[in-house]
Amino acid sequence: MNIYEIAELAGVSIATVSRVINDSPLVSEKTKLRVRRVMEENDYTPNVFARGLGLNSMKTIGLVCPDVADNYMARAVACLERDLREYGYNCILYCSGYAWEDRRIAVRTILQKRIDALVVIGSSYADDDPDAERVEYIREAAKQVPVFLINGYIRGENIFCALCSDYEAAYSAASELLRSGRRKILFLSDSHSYSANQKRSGYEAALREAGVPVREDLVIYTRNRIDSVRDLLLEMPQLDADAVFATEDGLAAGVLKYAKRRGAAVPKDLAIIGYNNSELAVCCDPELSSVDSRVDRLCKIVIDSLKLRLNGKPVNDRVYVKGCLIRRMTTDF
Amino acid sequence: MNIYEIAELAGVSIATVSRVINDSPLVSEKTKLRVRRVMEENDYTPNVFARGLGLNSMKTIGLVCPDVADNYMARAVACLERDLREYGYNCILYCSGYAWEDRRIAVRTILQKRIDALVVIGSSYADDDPDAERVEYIREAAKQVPVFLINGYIRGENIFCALCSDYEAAYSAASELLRSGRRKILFLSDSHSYSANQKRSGYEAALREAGVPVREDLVIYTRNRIDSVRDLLLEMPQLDADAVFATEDGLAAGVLKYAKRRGAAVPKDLAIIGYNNSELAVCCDPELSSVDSRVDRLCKIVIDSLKLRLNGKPVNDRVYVKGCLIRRMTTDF
DNA sequence: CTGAAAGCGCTAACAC
DNA sequence: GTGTTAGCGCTTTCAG
Repeated sequence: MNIYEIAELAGVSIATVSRVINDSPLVSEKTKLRVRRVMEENDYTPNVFARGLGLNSMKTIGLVCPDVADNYMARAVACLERDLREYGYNCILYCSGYAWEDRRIAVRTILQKRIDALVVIGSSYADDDPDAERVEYIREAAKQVPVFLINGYIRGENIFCALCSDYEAAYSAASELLRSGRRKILFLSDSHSYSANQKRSGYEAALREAGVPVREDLVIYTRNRIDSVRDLLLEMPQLDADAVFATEDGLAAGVLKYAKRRGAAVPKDLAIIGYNNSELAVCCDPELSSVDSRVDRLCKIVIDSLKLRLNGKPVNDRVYVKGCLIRRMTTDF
Repeated sequence: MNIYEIAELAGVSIATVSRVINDSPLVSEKTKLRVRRVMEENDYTPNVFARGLGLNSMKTIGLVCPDVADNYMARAVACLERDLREYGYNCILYCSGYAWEDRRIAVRTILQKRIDALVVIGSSYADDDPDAERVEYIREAAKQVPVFLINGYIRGENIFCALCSDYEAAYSAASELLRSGRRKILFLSDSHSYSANQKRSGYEAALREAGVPVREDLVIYTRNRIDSVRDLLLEMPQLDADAVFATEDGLAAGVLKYAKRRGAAVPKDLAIIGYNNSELAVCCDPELSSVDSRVDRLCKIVIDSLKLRLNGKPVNDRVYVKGCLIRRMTTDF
């Protein structure tokens, strides 16, 4: 069933049917109704390919993230997909993995689908330096479609970023620990992404400001798996820390397991703050204090910017959202 | 940059360029190379819309699930997307939510995108009765494209199902609890989906077989949120149970919180088994015994079937995979 | 308000 | 091997 048959049945030309499909005001209500009835009776759906060819858009947005199985990204994808759909767009999802080259391939590949915009989720696509050469592929992409980053900052024409102020959040988290008298705060992370680096800087700034030395042996990078973290810490000859700031809840959960094995009381002997305020945080026992990184808020901002941008309106190229420390039992001073 | 310009620059006809794009063997290696070079130099990408129009396929698969933020579905989506991409297909994602009508809309809407196949994730799309009238919308969809269900069973032409034998898994989980001497096993669930009902049947069968009465007051349905579960149980005048079989890890985690509040020892006073073997299970303290529902395996099966089906080969319309109880601390008898 | 007709960029049957 | 040409189903001028 195509537009010709509908035109035939409705006794009008295909141009009119097309106008009805696109709800053009140039058609009389009467014929509109008639055509619509015919369309429904035959439950006709315009061919999106032909439509895409004509309009050069299939009303789809590309969503790229390293891994949807990760709770943070899953939440972002869920939120973006819902809102975009309400706005009339469908989403093509591409999980690139974390490897550098794969991310580049991801962006290049998804662009071939002629998406109307690209949303890139997760700071691992960005670089510490917003002008870095290695994120040129994002700027390339932005030459074709507007690009939106969730929690990353890349400077460039047609690139729009919504990010959580991880630096400040980490700064206050560390400060909180310092205020409670902790002096040996372990920084635990699983990546060197833009965001992770921001957190580290915030952490170090807090220490420095408090006149506490930043110790190399209190900075650890490891895989974000609960048992890996636990085992890694257990294997260390001695971990000389009285608090931990972890850049992911999973890492913090691992620390909790470690503390339990060691017989260390939490938070008395070891205070812990995680990041993302995920379901893991409330699953932990004792429940984990965690920084809420406001994914939903970031997504809303991106959606709003995207709507504006797609209507040719100007948009801020960067919006910051304050992260927010959720106090639970692991910092129950 | 389109096929005409490339043809022009390469000094061949558009037919030849098209053949090169599709790697037809009817082109001499020499011209192939020449054309390819021109394409690269101008980094030309064939217009997928035009291609779709001609071939009536854009090489995309529709992925529908209630909510990607749920770990089970996120894992499924991640797995499916990766493998499908390797096979040359991209994915359109649609998160329908759990409402009945919304699921129907989801399927109808995504079909309009002229996907090559539809994968439906989660048993909430199915019904206890594989021939039920209410899942007619799936059969309707199957008239247009092959439909694959992850963990649901609907009978119908062009519908293919991969499912975890939740009945058996629940049966053995409950049996395990009975074997350890428990007689008052709480069944805790968050839904009446096909899969949840299977679990309940398995649970009841185990009790019946052991001559243990199935008590109405030991079957509870509630929201899958850790604190909701905890609070619900705490508010009950008295919960007369010595074990819990939960259909989701999140529910089981809530029970754990409840036990802790009540001062009940786990597993001594209360043994617990969760479901899905998610990250939550190892995050719990004590770590949660949980049934592994084999999402990855189910996805692999669907992928394999899909490949066969898309090549016109025959495929089993239903494949079962054994769920598998992972014993951890909450059943450490 | 409506219709005729020229694309949109590609595929594939057919001719050479 | 390669080129010509007729679609694929829609949008959009341009006429009326």
